[in-house]
Parts: sequence; structure tokens; C-alpha cells
Amino acid sequence: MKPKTRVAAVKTRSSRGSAVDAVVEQIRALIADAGLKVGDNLPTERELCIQFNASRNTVREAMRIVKAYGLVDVRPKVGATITDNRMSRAFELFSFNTMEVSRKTFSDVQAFRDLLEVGSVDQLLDRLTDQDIEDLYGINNRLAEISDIQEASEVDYDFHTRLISILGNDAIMDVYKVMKPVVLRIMQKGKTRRSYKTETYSEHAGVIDALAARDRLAFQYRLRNHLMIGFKNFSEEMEAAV
Amino acid sequence: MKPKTRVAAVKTRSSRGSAVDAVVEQIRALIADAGLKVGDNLPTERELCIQFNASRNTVREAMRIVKAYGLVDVRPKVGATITDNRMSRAFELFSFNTMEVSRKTFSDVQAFRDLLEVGSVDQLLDRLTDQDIEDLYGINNRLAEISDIQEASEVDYDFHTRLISILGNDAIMDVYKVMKPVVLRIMQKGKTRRSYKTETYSEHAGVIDALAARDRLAFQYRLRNHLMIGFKNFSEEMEAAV
DNA sequence: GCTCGTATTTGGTCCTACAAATAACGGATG
DNA sequence: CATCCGTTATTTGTAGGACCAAATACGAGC
Repeated sequence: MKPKTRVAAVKTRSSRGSAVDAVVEQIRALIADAGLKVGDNLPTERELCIQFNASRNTVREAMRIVKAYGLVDVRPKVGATITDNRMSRAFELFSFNTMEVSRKTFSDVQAFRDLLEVGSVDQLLDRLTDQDIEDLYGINNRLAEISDIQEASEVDYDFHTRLISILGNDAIMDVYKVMKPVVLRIMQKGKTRRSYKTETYSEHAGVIDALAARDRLAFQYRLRNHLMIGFKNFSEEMEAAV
Repeated sequence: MKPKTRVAAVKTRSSRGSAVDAVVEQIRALIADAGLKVGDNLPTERELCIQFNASRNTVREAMRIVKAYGLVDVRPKVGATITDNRMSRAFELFSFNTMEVSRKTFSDVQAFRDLLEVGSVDQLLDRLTDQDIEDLYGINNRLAEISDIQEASEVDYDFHTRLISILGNDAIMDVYKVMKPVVLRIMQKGKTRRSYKTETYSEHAGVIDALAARDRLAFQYRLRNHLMIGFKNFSEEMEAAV
């Protein structure tokens, strides 16, 4: 064994995180600096070992992380191909059913939604168009033709996403999308005890009506009420499960 | 080498995915079946090797995945402890690979900040403690002793993070952390044309004063103004750079 | 020119050996 | 007896080597 190797690894580790983390960072930098695009291939594992002065184990563990983050797709004999599955990976985190999402996560997300949806009323009314109104009514009408809670939750989520989309703010949209799995679960549990064809539907309709009438206070009141009712039912459902 | 080991691994692999994936699934099942809660510990790596009939390398790669999912936190000697950082990891996925920083990204993030910080005033005042006020004054006072724009931006960011932290909402905190690189750039550019020792400092002080006085409107007015001034300077700086 | 087999490449897994960190134990000391 | 400090043992972290299996590239034979 070359002593240099060991020394370098130790130095890296002692200075900061683990050698694996360092390799992960180097892979990130490699992708960024080399301007690798989706479809391009990374060097082989053994080449990365030489390049980063790390053992194959370390490189492989780092590759597992990068793969788990959805940045590469690695196949035997082909190598690591650059991809971008970050969004789907984010969703997988929650379908990875080890344990129920914690109660605090739920309440945090719900409070976040309130802040986003109810709090953005001014900007919402500023940018609101007739097309937005029309789309929202259209989405809500789909609720009446659904008999499955799972599907109804999807439509419910679509409704709120469409509402947020009025802001035209990509950062907010991305965050909302990431929260989708948790939001969906809140909606599903919240709907087991209520009729989405009547209650959820009419609550949504009330929100849209307020929007269409440019009634700021009615919008905030109805939307906040809608969110609270859903979460209240959800909480009771969680209690019952325990 | 015991041939049984090799045969079992091969069998598992041929039936479907890799041995690592199989171990990941078994770990997931272990957590679920044993009803492990946050804070509990997984068996040691070597125990898992025996239990799952896999090599330590395979177990370690599987553990890296589970760790990347934010389900465990593993420390030397102490082992893998169950956690739930899934939401945090989900948000991190976006900053992982060079979030594109276009002009729109900046304005979107700034609008997002306005929504979060200015819009949460009610919950903020609800939860506000004397300790919060004291900490905020403390952070702001650090601004006066700094001569470097880079460092001043960090302190500025700390100030706003501490403000948000009053909400006690992990989801919001995670999102704010993800936006940090973009926020820092806004702050840096915004400070090139103004004196943070006087202007930024006094704006912050005004915000804290309003908080301490429980003055809802003053808080919103001053904070929004502060955010707008910073972004306005940032925009002019960007124009000049182009 | 096409097909088929072989060599090479490359990720997947296993093994062993250390290094490093730290919890747990035990001995020295007040 | 209590407390502090060093030793030990356990456990994760890293290195390096070996082999397997499958995909690919290449060359021999038809």
C-alpha cells in the first residue's frame, strides 16, 4: 500500500467530514465543472478511485449516495449515466414506508400551506386572470365525478397547486411539489370521514367565488377554514389509528 | 469463504434487484416490523451482515442509501440511530446540483422570503419570547464589528434565519436553508452600494423594535421595506454588471 | 459480409486488515 | 467514597485485493 494514500485520506477526514462525503463533493464538482449533461457518462469507478485518490469501497459508497439523490443512473457494464430524477426521488422518500410521517411534520407542512396559500392573497389577486378562475372551476368539477379517495386527493392537490401557480413563482411551486406526498397523505386521511363530493367541493367553490369577486377577506376566511377542517379531520383520524 | 453465502446472494440478485437493494428493503422491513421509533438504534453492521447473510460492504452500501434518505443517523462506535429527516432531504435535493440562478430565480426567492417573513407576523407574535428578542439584538450587533461584505451577509442571513426560527416550523426552516445560497448572493450584491454598518443595522433594529413592541403593522412595514431596499440595490448591481 | 465465440471491460459482491472514534470499564488519586 | 483519567474493547470508516457475471468489443470462421 502506498502510504501517501492513507495520509491523504486521513487528512481529508480530520479536516472535515468523511472521505465518502469528500468524494461525493468531488463528483458533484466533476459534474458541474466538466459541464456534463444528462445522458453523459461518468468515468468508471476504478478511474474515479485514481482521480480522487480513494479506495473503490469509498467511491462506491459515494456513488450510492449520488445515485440515491437521483443524479446518476448506474448500470452494470455501462457505467454511471447522468440523469435528473431528483423530483421522483424526493417523492420516493415518503413512499418508502418505514414509518408514518411524524405528527410534527404534518402540522408543520399544514402551517406552511396556510402561510403560502392564505398569505399570498394580495399577489394572488394582483395576478388573477379569468383563465385561472375557469381552470379552478374545471378542476373542482372533476371532484363530483370521482368515487375513489385516492383520486379525489389528487384532484384536491391539483386544485391547490393550480391556485398557487397563479403567483407565477417557480421557487414556491417547487417547494409545493416537494411537499406533495405529505400533502396527499393529509388529504387522504382527512377525507375518510367526510364527503369530498359535497363538502370539499363546496368549500373549494366558495374559495373560487371569493377569488372571482376579488373578495380578499372572504377568500382568506374560506381558504383557511378549508385547510383547518381538512387537518382537523386528519388529526382525529390519526388519533383513532393510535 | 462459505459457499452458502455466495449462493444466497446470487439467488437474491437474480430474482430481482441487487443484493444492496435487498438489504435496503430488509432494513426497511426491520424498522417497520420491530416498530423502531426515532431515537432507537439499529443493530451493528456486523450483526446485520449475519442477519441478512450479506457482506459488510453490501450492508454498508445499503446503509448509505438509508442514511441518504434521512432515516438514520450513523455515528462511529454508537451505530445507526433512527431519525426522520426525510422532509429536509427532500428539499436538499434541489440545491444539490447547481440550482440555476437566473434573474427570475432571484426575484422568485425574494418574493418567497417576503411571503414567509412578512406574512407570518401573526404566528410570529404568538410565539415570540424575550429570548428571541435578545438573540436578534445580539446577532444584529455583530454587524457593527464586521468589515467584510461576505461576513456581513452571513450575519444578515443569520438574522433572518433566527427570525424565522421563532415559528418553530421545521419545514419552513428547511426551505430557508435551501435558499441560503441564493439569499446570500442577493445580500452580497445588495450591500456593495450601501453601508451595512448603518443602514442594514438600523433597519434590522427597527424590525426588532417593532417585534418587541408587538407592533404588527410596524413590523410588516419595516421588514418589507428592508427586503425591498436590499433587492432594489441588488437589481441595480446586476444591471450594472451586465 | 455475417455470425458466433472469446477477451476485455465494468459494476456487484465478498473478504481481510487496519485506522479512528468513542463508550465502557477500571485503576489511581483526592 | 467519589471523581478524574487512562486503558480497553467495540464499532464504524477506509483501504486494497479477489472473484463473479454480464455487457461490450473484437477477431476467427463460415
